Amino acid sequence: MADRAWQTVLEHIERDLLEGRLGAGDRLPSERELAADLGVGRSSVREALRVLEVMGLIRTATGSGPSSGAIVIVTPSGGMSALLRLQVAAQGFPLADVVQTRLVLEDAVAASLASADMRDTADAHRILDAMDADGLAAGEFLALDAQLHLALAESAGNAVIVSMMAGLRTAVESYVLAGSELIDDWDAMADRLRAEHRAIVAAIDAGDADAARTRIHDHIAGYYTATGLTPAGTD
Amino acid sequence: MADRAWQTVLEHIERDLLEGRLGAGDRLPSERELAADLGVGRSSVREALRVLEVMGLIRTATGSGPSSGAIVIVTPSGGMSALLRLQVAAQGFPLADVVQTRLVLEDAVAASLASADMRDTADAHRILDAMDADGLAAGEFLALDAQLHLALAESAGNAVIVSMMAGLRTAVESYVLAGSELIDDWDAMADRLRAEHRAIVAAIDAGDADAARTRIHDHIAGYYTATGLTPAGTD
DNA sequence: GTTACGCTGTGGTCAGACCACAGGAGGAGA
DNA sequence: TCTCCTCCTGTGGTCTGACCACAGCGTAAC
Repeated sequence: MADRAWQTVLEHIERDLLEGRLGAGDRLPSERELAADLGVGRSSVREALRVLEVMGLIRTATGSGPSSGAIVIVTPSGGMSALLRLQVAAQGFPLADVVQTRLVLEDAVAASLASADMRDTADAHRILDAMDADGLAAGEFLALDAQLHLALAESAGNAVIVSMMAGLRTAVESYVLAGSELIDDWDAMADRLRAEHRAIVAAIDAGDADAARTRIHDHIAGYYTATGLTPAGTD
Repeated sequence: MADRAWQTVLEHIERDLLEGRLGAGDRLPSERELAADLGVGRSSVREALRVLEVMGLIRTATGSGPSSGAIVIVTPSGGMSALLRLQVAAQGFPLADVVQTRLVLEDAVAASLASADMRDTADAHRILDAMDADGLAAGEFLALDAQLHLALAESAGNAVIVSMMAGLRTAVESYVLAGSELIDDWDAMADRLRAEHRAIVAAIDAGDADAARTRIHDHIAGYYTATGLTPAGTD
């Protein structure tokens, strides 16, 4: 009886996922049915489902019909974001480590994208153009910035890296926003960031992995240093 | 009232963490007290606590006294492992992406460790010696292997990367173990891995970042290819 | 002084009761 | 026959109350 009741439920569902009895789009049995099948109370079932929901594995909906109930989805970024955000809040993850990890992942994305046989930077170019709009507030600009980096990661095609980057970004979001307010001349910074973005994407399009890696590294490190989020010299 | 009751609880605790009212080692109020304070039912409080527990932010204990109740801890690896394992099970994370991400992180760890001013590879050497023991089963050997890689990551000092590597490792653990049984001559493979490990640590000790990066990359990629876990050519 | 008992508060669990909601079935009307 | 409306059903969301096992602490008995 080492297992607590909710763990029984979690393991049962995990096994179903692992062995293919459950997959994306499938509906889980109702909470009452699961409880009866597994011999636990409904509240224990709910605790397990809550965990799965926060981890981005299911979504729940009230009502009846095919789209109600608990349905298996796969949105890893949500769970990763929640996890990283909470750990940063609890100071299990120092901010500097988060930033450094982001650097590692971004470097790898840029390099792998630049040296890939096929690459599609159409999304990136679209976002680049959107960032040229006048009168963008810092928050809007930074949101587009996040989209750009995420779009590049998605082009690289690694789902794990995409969610990790999304999660890392979410975890430091409030700090980044706060940092942007410390910048004296935001318009000048925005222009600088725009130019750096263009240079990065150009290096990727040209297939120059080393340049892409260096440029994105300096781009991110430069911004964090400018906002004082990290002491100089991480990595 | 978009918030569901358990989200209210989660946000309340997250805010307490963020603003320093809660920190590692502190005790949360009892479930009944939290429920009364926030005006929700105890079951909703429990759902929120369950999430925090799985994410590695709290541990709970029955009984009375100072060590009972819900206590803030910080064990990010546990939560990361659970998240990655579940996502892999649900096929949100292709195995190849997990492996490739591990490569990216290990490369960065090796390079940063080799170029660090101070580095302590004593733990790594201890594990290396332990791996020389005769008659190790594949499972035991691989457990030590995991410890070695984790020890290196810890020496590099980035908590985020440590948990991510631990999580990635956990997520593919069963596959790695299954893969080891497909190897014809396990003893020969173990010898090869031992030699590669020694070479990696030697490069790190020598401060040769490029060599360390290359060697660890080939080491991991080679093993995964040998066990057929990934098609050749990732990264 | 030492030991043993019981009280208290904790999480863990279950059962039952509502509620709001969404969809489908079936009847009433055109 | 077709359309619209109503009611019923099953879903998750929540709360309440009730137990249980457990660990600590005070207190009474020795």
